[in-house]
Amino acid sequence: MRIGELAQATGTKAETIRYYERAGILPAADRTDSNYRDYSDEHLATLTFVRRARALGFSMAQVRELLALSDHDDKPCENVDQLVRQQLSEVDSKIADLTALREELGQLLQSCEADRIGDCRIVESLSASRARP
Amino acid sequence: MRIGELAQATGTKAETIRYYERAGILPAADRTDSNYRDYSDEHLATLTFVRRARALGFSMAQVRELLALSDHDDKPCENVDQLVRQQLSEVDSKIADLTALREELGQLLQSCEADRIGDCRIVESLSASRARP
DNA sequence: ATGCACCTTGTAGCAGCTACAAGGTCAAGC
DNA sequence: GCTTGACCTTGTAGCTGCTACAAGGTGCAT
Repeated sequence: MRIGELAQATGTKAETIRYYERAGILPAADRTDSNYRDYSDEHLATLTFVRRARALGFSMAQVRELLALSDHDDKPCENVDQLVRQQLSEVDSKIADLTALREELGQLLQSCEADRIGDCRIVESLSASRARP
Repeated sequence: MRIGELAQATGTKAETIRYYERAGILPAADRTDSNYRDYSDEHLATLTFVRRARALGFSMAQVRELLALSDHDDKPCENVDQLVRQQLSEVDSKIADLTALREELGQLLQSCEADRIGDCRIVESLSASRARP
């Protein structure tokens, strides 16, 4: 299949697929006589894997690790497990950060009952007196 | 005060402060005879404001807007209010995304009870069969 | 043969910094 | 007076994960 077809099948832009190849995430495809990339079903499967992992928040480096790990069927899967745990804990701490943020923003909103910016507590509570350019 | 002092006072790297100046976020400072930047208390206040807004997840563009708004004391503060509301809803949707992610990752983890990667459901559920390079 | 959709490469851009390199300045210590 | 070391200056390039060109080649229908 050509790059456009693969792109459509996986919901990825063709440019992103080429980028993955350059980045060593997706193995290079065969070429047709006219130098077009010619992808196999294996490529489709790998790209699906990559996109799903990326959507789950794994970094490119982590995806590379996952790919490398999944190429060794006979190794213990502790490592995969550990990567997932690590990702889970990163997601958890992001959620915690954002929840704290949410709280602060909510309080900011409540603090504004004024009409004019001069009296606005939001600006005030971001910082008392500011430099004017 | 010199850039290092301002950096320490606000928990910002000197390089970041120079970047803010280039980016038009922080007004340029006066210069000493020896061409060192010389910051005022107003700069300190502005930078504090900027860092706090950034920490609350506002983008550089939003910070620019907030700064511009807070320079017009007599305008209605609806706009500030609206920016905060917008940011709040972005944070909310990020939390929702991450929570869904958390759920999926949790299920991934549960699905792995195998010893070998070949039998590991995690790899399997990321994608059935993959291309080998 | 002409149009149009697709493909190729290469390069540059986005956010928001961070990290150099190569050099200038200033205060303290000897 | 001179050196050391911490600071400062500018400029440029790098990071992540794409995305967006530009300039040209290819494939297929009309």
